[in-house]
Amino acid sequence: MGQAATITDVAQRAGCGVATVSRVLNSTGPASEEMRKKVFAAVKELDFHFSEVGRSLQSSTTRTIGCVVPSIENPVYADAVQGAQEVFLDAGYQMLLVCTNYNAEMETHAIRTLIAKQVDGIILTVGDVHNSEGLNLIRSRQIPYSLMYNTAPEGQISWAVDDHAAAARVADVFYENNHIHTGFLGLNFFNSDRSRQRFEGFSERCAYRQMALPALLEVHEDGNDFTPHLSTFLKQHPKITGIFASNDYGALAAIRSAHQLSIDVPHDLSIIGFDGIKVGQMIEPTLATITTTPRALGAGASQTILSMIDGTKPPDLPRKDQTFSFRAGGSLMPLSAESKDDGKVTAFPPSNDPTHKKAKSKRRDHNEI
Amino acid sequence: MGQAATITDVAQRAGCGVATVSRVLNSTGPASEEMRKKVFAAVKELDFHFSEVGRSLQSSTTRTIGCVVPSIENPVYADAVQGAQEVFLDAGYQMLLVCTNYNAEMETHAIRTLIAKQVDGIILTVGDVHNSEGLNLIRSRQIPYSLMYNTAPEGQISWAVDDHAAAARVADVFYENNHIHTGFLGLNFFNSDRSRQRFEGFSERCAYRQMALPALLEVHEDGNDFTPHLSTFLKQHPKITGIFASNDYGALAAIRSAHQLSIDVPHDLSIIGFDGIKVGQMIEPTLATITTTPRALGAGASQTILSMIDGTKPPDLPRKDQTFSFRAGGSLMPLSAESKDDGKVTAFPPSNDPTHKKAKSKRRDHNEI
DNA sequence: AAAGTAAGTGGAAACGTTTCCATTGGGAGG
DNA sequence: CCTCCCAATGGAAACGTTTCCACTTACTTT
Repeated sequence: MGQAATITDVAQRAGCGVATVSRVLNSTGPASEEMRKKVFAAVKELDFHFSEVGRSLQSSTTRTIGCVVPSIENPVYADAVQGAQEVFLDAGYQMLLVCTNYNAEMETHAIRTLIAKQVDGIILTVGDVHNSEGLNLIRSRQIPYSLMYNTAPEGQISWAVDDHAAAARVADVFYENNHIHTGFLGLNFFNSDRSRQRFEGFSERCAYRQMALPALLEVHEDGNDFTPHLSTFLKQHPKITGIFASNDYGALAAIRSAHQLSIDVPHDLSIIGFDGIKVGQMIEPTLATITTTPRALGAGASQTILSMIDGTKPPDLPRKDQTFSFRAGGSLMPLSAESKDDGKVTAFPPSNDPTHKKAKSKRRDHNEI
Repeated sequence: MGQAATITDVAQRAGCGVATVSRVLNSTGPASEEMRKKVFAAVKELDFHFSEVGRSLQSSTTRTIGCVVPSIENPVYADAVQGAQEVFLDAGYQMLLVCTNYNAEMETHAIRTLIAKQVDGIILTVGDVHNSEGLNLIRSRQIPYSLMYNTAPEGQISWAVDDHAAAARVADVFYENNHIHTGFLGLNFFNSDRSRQRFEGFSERCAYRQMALPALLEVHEDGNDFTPHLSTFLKQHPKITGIFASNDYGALAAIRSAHQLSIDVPHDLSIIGFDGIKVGQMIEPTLATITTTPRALGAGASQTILSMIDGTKPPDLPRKDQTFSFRAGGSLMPLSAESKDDGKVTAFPPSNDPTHKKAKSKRRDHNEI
């Protein structure tokens, strides 16, 4: 009752050698029916369970996978992690999770520990895929790994959204809806890599479409007072009728700020987001956005790992243009075609919606406890 | 280069016994300066790292903690998990994560595996705290554990929001704002436990305040067509001026549905949510809600585990009324005091706010200063 | 009848550590 | 000069498995 029973205890109780117990329990090798019964009885009596540690030492396999992501507060990663976890669990693997908080040092340390723990594989999103100490460690050790959400350097595989193509798609959408003058709202997240890819893809396609080059509005995540930035930005670029935000939170913030500036979305300004978070469809107006499938990416990365481990054929990466899709929403409104030419449709001062004023003032006079 | 170097390799290379290597590397026991140098040199040359598996076997400790939650797609859990993970990482522990998808069978299986892996402790949120096979397993094995988000049965500790008290607080807020006739929107999440607690707490306090008893609107999460339900509900209970949703997503959905029914929030209907998710503040109107501190709960649970492991004094649980707080927001509007008596302020069908109807395109003119 | 086969079984090595214990050598105290 | 002690060191056991190998036994085949 004190310590957990070991295979030796079982053997003793069943009156046989440990080898026999192992064979019986793992169904490997022969055993008489009589012996099998005795062993199973002993197992039940002692409530025996294998020690995975002992097993791991002997088999030099841990049935554990490491997972390194920046943060699961971001639902994109959370979903990916969960998708991955399910696949692993199904295959009988457990998942060791580390969130690095976008910190390179932590990333390296985490990977080092994971290696020491002898994980059988690692799925990860690194900060800088071209310069990651941890990634080098993994590669030099020849541990199966798969990247997620990193644009893959040649020779490496990564389950990621094609940010470049997706952003180009947004440009197309704007074009189709006659928005010629656009802005890009770059959340200067720690993770500037993805954001930049999106800006590039967007700009290039704008150029290709002979639209105006998008104006760039860079913001830092911490800033709650985003409204003045937007105000200034829109004054500097009065022709802008559409804004592409580098992620949905940015889009939401933009909508809210616009609201505060009495700029109506989508009538005065159309907004498109990126990621397709759940709440985008629960608000008014609904958010037009690029939807992605984080779960699928996580699951794909897991399957890749698993197939590397057991030597089977890895799943094909999705075609680049299948890693995302555009979802229409109330935050995007088509402009009339003729507006395309003068690029200027609206009269200012903007709609002075009484609702919002009222709400605001009311809100003020019931300062909460 | 083939296999990873072991301590024996190091010993051989350094020309000493394994015991010496172990002593040097762990700074346990004496060693001559000369020997130390040789050992460190060998370590560097071979790029030696301890195998945690070997260590675990010998020390019967894995420096790994199990974490079992229903799902990290719910940001509440995601935050808690991340908070926990940080504490563990700081203490040199890794975290094995399992999401059970609210599935009891999976829960049991996960816990069983975790035990087999010999984790040093487990933090978990179970489906039914009074009838959890996994929990029994843990207790019978005397493994350190801490619950999260489960209301703790006597004798067990749980880091959880006091749903009952928080919901009562919502009733108070409604009362203070002269909302007497209220409804409760119960997301019949899989997890009905928490939802029910909230309904109870809310109802009881309503009774205590001599408000009308809240009408219950139960919905299933999958339903996207929530609007008709809300419509029917409001027609059945025309006096209702405020709705308490059992979580923020429900509140968001309610706001949206109200919108579609041309019911203005907050003028015609006030809404209060629960959880305090980030987006609640990014939308218009901002969401009045009960905010909680998932990270802190996760971190607390971790610290409890750690102190159980090393025998130090565990951190005190927060006072029940400190596990949440009310956050004001635009979705809640005070009613004038006199309305308290007749309990009905707004005409139904509700005001037909032109804002939402208007197709007019008032446009801004950016040339203005 | 001798030889071969196959099933059933247990002993022991190996996996990579830590740690107990024994051995060595040198310096200090008598 | 002899003891005693202590620092430095290595051998070996132990942790819980799996698996190779060898050993019975009881059959079948020549």
